[in-house]
This record gives sequence, C-alpha cells and structure tokens, in this order.
Amino acid sequence: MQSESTTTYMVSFKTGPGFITVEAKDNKLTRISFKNTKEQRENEFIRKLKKDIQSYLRGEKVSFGYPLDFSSLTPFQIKVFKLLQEVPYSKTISYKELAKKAKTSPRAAGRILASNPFPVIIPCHRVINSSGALGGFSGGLDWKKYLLKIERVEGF
DNA sequence: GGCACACACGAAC
DNA sequence: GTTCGTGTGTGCC
Repeated sequence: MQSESTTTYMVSFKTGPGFITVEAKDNKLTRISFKNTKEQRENEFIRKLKKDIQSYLRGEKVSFGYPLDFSSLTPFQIKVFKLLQEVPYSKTISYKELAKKAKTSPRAAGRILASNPFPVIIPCHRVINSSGALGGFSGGLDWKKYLLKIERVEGF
C-alpha cells in the first residue's frame, strides 16, 4: 500500500540573511531550502519548527530533535549526515576530519554536503576548509558566515 | 550496466 | 598559486 495519504506542508519566512523554506510531510521534515515560496500550508508540526528556527537564528541554542526523512538519500549520505549531527554547537570541523570519520576523501565529503537537504538542522555550516577558509554553502556563503556568527564560533 | 565528469577538498610542488 | 590525487553522485550512452 502506497497511498498518498500524507500531505506536504511548507512555510517560507524571512530571516536575517534571507528567506528560508521548510517542508514537511506529517510529522517528518522532508526539506529545508533558502528560497521563498508563495504556497504556505502550515500545521502544528511545521509551526513549531519555524518557531525553533527563528529562536535559533536569534542566537538561542536549539537542539533540533526533529525526525528527518532520509528516504531519498543513499546510505552513505545518511552516514555522513548523521556524523555531522554529532558536531556540537559552536564547534567546527574540517572537511578532512569529517571525511576521516566517514572513511572517505575530503572531496567526497564536500560532494555529500553540497546535497544536504536539511541545512541548519544538519549543521553543514560547521564544516570549513582545513586552511581556515569557509568552503561552500548551498544557500550562499553569507548564510554560512551568519550561522557561524550566531553560534559565536571563533573568528566569526 | 558502464563510463565520464563534476565537485562545498587537501597536499604537494 | 597551480596541479594532481581523490570518493561519491549524476547523467549520459
């Protein structure tokens, strides 16, 4: 049985660095992106999530314990994202270190992060070049800088 | 299925 | 600063 009984809920809202959109199916987070959609379909779950993100962006330390929908990802991607979730608030890790944990190459690790469906929740902004440079970010480097600053990471 | 190519890197020159 | 090795995903064929 694979009925379409689940509805996709989504909401966009403006924050400091720009718009952010969250999408969820029932009580599972399916995607976060940095765009603005006109369509707004809220439910309790997504309202709470929005509130949490707004708190986080105000500098509050929020632990996002939301269930994530990994169903469209490869086992390896899931592995990397789970490892990344272990990186604590206001700490950073290099692509190299992350790659080591995941037993892969730094290049490959970056490749995975570029496809992160849950930026912010999965803290890909905490991954930077071992040279100290920022690396990249799907929503643009302004976002990355902003997030690091919020978390009071040294040097930002 | 296989293969070529693109990459949010890093290390060596 | 440039070049080369590198692992994974994606999209061709």
